[in-house]
Amino acid sequence: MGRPGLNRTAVIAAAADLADELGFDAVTISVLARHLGVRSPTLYSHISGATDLRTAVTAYVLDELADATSTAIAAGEGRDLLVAYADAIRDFARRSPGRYDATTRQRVPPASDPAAEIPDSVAAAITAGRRNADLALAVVRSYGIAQTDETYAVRLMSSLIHGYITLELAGTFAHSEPSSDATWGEALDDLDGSLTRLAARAAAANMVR
Amino acid sequence: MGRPGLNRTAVIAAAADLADELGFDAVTISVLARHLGVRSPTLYSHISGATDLRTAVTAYVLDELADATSTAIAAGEGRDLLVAYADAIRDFARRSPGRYDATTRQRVPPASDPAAEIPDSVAAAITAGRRNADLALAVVRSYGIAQTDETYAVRLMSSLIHGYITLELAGTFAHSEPSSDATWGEALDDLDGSLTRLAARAAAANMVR
DNA sequence: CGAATTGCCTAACAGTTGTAGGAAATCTAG
DNA sequence: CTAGATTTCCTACAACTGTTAGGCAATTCG
Repeated sequence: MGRPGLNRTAVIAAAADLADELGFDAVTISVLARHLGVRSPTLYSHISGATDLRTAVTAYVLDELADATSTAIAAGEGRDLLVAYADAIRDFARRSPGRYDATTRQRVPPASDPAAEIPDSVAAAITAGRRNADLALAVVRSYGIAQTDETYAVRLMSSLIHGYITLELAGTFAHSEPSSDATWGEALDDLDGSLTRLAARAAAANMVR
Repeated sequence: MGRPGLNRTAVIAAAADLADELGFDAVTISVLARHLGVRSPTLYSHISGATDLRTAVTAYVLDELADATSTAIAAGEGRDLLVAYADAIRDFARRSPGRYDATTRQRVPPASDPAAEIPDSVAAAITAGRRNADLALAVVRSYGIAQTDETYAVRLMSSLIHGYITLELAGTFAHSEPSSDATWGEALDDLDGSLTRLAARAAAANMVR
């Protein structure tokens, strides 16, 4: 089976680590090659270029994130589930800012030509993205929200969590009181309130029926 | 006063336009120079390098954004003000995605050495950032929220608005019903509810006093 | 008109991306 | 154990980006 050495997964994992260390943008082919003790053309045996590398890192990291959240939310429902889910994402982002950055720097493929080839890394990112979306949906469903409101609930929850974490990570909350931890808890309380009200709406509609 | 031609502002404005056209990351010195019909070393008369260019674009765009929101919220208070403010930001982001990207790609200067020189562009970005923060605070204050809760309210509002716009711009909401416009309106309703409840808390506290 | 000012240029170098082709290391079949 | 296939990694090279240095030319002001 040929000579052993690097493989695609090892390269991508190293790139993810490097992103946490230096920032996602600083992960270039040549920096990564130096870091792996290898010449840069070598990496082209494992990845097809810089774009492919970045997309592959995004997919890899989205899977790690889904692993983290799905572990955290294994038990519980409603408020407990929401807090566990949101905390898992926030912890992930603070422990691995470069990885978290990678999850955000992805645009949806621009409605490509039907015949266009979809690279493996893009397909993997789409799949991993859907996995995360399904987890968010599971959190919302545990509140018992009506199907009509599910999409809205997911968007509300995701927007708030992602927005808060992004701003926190950018340092926006570092220069004023109260602590970011305190307002994070409050924000989750408010979000829990909104989701609970949506669920109540669903229950009321059921009564009428 | 010498020969007329480009000046720093013109270069930065062109870079902002280019960001909307090609994406913020695609705005490189050489691309910008070509776009301006000039050789790349020429730009070094106006900017001090690629980092300076990006930071300057961020500052420039943060000022444009503050102009847009402050115009929109000139009149009104409470819910009307919130909607006008949030819509102004969202419209800005959708009309100028590259510019909006520029506002987010900025990290706070890493607690630099007290003696470290602060480049003009960084100082400008900080000032413009504060201008936007003050506008957000004005929206919150119009609800009559207690001073203790102001910071939390600003963080909640900013997180939701920024998070929603970021995800929408990334195309996350493009593949499911209902329309993003519909859920945006709902999200602002919920946010208005949260801010209103915070204001009620302030009013109650006043009664007790 | 002369001089100062300023804008833009060419030349050149370092670093990065990406391609092409070859040499060495390892695994597997006989 | 040997031969072949496979795969890794390398050197060499071309194109492009960022950046510095130094010089020519256009414009404005006295």
